[in-house]
Amino acid sequence: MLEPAQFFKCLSEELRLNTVLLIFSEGELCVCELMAALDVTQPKISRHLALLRSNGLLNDTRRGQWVYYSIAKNLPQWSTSILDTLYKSSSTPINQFKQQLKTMKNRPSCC
Amino acid sequence: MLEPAQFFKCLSEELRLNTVLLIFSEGELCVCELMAALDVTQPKISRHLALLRSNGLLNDTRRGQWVYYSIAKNLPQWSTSILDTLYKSSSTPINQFKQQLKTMKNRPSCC
DNA sequence: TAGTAATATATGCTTATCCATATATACCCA
DNA sequence: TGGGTATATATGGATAAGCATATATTACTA
Repeated sequence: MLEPAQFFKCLSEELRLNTVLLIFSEGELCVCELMAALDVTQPKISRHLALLRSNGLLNDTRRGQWVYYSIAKNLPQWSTSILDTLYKSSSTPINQFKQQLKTMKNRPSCC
Repeated sequence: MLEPAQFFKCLSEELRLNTVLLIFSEGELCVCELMAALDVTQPKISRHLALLRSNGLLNDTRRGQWVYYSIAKNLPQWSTSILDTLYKSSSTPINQFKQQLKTMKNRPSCC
């Protein structure tokens, strides 16, 4: 079970916060999309994704070459409510990252 | 201005989370009340209160011998909304601490 | 009234632990 | 094999805890 303090620790790092909000907004993203949208190296985002996964915030699915991450289904209500509040508050540069994602070349527009 | 990631970092430590929620619920508490309610040593709570104050989550006021802490007035709306969500969710042992506070001897029931 | 003790709170300092990053390497699948 | 992703290791920096001590205010007492 996800504890509030643990949840906050996951979101206390800017890259992780932006990652979670971006996935919250887009539904599902693979590692290379996150790299492009957030402009970070692969090992760096991978580490943070692993942490978010092991803490139960994210799910991962492999489809062929790509691993897709999405918000975990069984998150407690208070936590999704917090993500929603934050997303709607426009207090993060989330839209900038969504823009950046749109300009990505060779996006694996699979499925 | 309080950034979301910074706010989450403040709440990522259990004692700090409980401290903020307890003050959020009670309105105003002095250091010795927090020590009694949360069962921690004085330097420990003092350190965390200093951090919460310096990050703009809490205000402090001295009244005689006692220093009272309260939620900062000018917090952004999203942050108080998050505290409210969490408080109402019963996902923290906050009521236990409120009980403990009630049993405190020689509570400085000033004013 | 001065001086001292007691209470409430904050802060240096030290140590140990945790965490993020970078680099290199390994794994997996088309 | 090559592209996409994960992980091992080392390192530097942040952070928390404990202890001792400093500061501030009130209470006591002679």
